[in-house]
Amino acid sequence: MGTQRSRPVTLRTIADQLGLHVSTVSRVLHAKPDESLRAASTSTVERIRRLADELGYQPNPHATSLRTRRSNLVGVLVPRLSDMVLATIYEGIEEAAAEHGLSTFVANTGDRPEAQRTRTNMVIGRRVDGMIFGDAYVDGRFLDEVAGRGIPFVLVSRTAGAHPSVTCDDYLGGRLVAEHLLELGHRDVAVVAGEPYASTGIDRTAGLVDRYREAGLSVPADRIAQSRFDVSGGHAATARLLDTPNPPTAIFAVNDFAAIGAIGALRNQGLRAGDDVAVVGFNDTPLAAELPVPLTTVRSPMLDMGREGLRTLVRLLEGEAVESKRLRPELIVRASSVPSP
Amino acid sequence: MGTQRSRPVTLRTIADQLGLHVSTVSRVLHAKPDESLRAASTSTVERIRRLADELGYQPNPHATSLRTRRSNLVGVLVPRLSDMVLATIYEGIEEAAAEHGLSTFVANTGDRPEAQRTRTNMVIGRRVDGMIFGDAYVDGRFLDEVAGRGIPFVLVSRTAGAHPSVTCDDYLGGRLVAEHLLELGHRDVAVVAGEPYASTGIDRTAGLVDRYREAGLSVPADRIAQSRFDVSGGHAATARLLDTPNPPTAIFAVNDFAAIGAIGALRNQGLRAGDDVAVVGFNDTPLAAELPVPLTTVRSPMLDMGREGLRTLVRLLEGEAVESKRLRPELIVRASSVPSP
DNA sequence: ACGTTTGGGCCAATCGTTTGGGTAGAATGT
DNA sequence: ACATTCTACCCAAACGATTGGCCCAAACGT
Repeated sequence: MGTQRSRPVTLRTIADQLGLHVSTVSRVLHAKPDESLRAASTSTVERIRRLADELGYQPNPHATSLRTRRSNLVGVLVPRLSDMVLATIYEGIEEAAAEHGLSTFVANTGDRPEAQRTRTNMVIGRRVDGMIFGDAYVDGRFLDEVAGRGIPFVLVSRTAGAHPSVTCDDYLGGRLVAEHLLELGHRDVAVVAGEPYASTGIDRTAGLVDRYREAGLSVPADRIAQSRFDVSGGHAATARLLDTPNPPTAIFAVNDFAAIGAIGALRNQGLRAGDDVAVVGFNDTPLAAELPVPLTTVRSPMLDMGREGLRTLVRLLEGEAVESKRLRPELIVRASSVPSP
Repeated sequence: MGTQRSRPVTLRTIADQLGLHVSTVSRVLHAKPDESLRAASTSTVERIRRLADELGYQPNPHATSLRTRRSNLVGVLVPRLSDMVLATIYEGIEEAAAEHGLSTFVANTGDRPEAQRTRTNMVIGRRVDGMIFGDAYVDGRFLDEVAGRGIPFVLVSRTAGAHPSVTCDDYLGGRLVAEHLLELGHRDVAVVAGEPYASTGIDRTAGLVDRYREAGLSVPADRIAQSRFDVSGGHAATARLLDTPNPPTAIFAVNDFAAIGAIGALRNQGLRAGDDVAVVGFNDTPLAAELPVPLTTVRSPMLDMGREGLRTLVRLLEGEAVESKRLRPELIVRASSVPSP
């Protein structure tokens, strides 16, 4: 009941049934409360409203979009949704989008430039009103191009050039880690640094390195290993870092998953995280607290990042000037970060 | 270059520029190679094609959908995208969708019935051609309703009633775990069983219990704890299971994340997974192998499940009769499953 | 020589909404 | 009493693409 199975109900269905013109019905159903009053008499408004939801009328979005040139669609590009960090950010985006009456297309690009290109085109082909990129390359070249095509967009998670973004204050996060490790007496720290094109890894690393330098300690280049952001990436990078006569006493992985990979690599060397070597991650994913040795990490507001990213895009679409925002990270100390021997 | 920034290029742009009628252009650009030959002369076809991609023509999907009543959109509902399992399944869906020229809307429902309802309506309101549910309740009541509204859909991950689905053979998976644990001499096993409304947990548990029964061993009700599918759910359930004078010698968690939670709970009791208690998970997420004690688990073909789910939906949309499919699981033995003392 | 086919396109309706203009009649102002 | 202003609507033109017909001229068949 309610929703007829056979013929979709349109404005015309309602108009005909009530002996009115579709435009009248449209105005009543569409306009804000104040305006609908001037569109028809109170009783007509009432009749239209009643019939509309009796029939379960739902406006056809394709017709609306065609006419208004607004799709209420936003495209979202992420490296991988199976990365819990991005998935959580996306959840925030999607939540906020729903609140704004927007729907989202999301696509994985695997951080591959040609996929970014084809998926962006596909999404633009769908006539989205705007886009959110969670997979920005720090050089921002591709994004400049997109901007040149007049597509409004916002970045989340990673920054690039001067494009508006909503991120965690990754640099500060790195500094927090450095301070913590310095307090614990670690003078020899290594970094599983993530991909060289992602601002997240870059900034987190820079924060740590800078703070160490301020403390008079340098982190040499061979203590910094670039890595993928997933478990096996962290594993591989750590294995490389450990392939040296005197291993570091602490490892900072710029991502919890990479940290888990690091723990695996340590294990393979007969070392125990949180016992022989301090390990610190980033993001405070729900796993961190539950690992056999609970992981010290930096909590980043992933859900908020998504929500705020979407809101920023909405403001952008409304023509407002927007600016980038950095959300505050928080150090969460757990058992994996032990004092230096 | 290529894409004009100002006015969107439509069929009309091309037609006018070439002195042709839009219908001619439409036929040439739209039809399959064989048909386009009868639509215009070879040279005209050539001219149209050239101009089209010189101008970077992209058909307006809203116009097309409005006219054809086909949106090439599919809606996907999942409990949570931040669950790596569902995220990976979705990646499969999205990949396959792209190959078929389809786009997807995905929404989280958190397994909450009212969210399932509102999100389904929202998605249907977007005029999707079909849907994929990854969050089916085993009773299938809501899905019967959706079916009654004439929306074609396919389930992934979980089954429900007789609705077409693509799942892992969870029952078999449970049996494989049972066989493994029996071989290791475990006579007293507990199950972190997942939510009571999800066929995954139900079937995996049933597989194990049945196999144990066949071996002449029963798994009493107080050894089976319902749980959420995430880390903290597994933790809580395991804590309950351990709150007994004689703890089990093995724990089967129907999900790797729940297994990680179980490991955390064991740790809190001073027990070590893979040392004092055998722990087995399910899904073989990338983390499983990297844990300090690598996790024995059952590999489920998550990506394929998504891909096959989408393909099944496509067949359904083409009017073919489809049937449910169970993909084969594989036991992956690692260090966390030790013999019974 | 004349009817038929075919090649190559054009015409126009249609999908469902939105929106800038009417307009007829009633109410109001002076 | 007559001009003006509301009220409560209706009209029709878009938005872009698709598609069943239709049509003209050239080619073909016999």
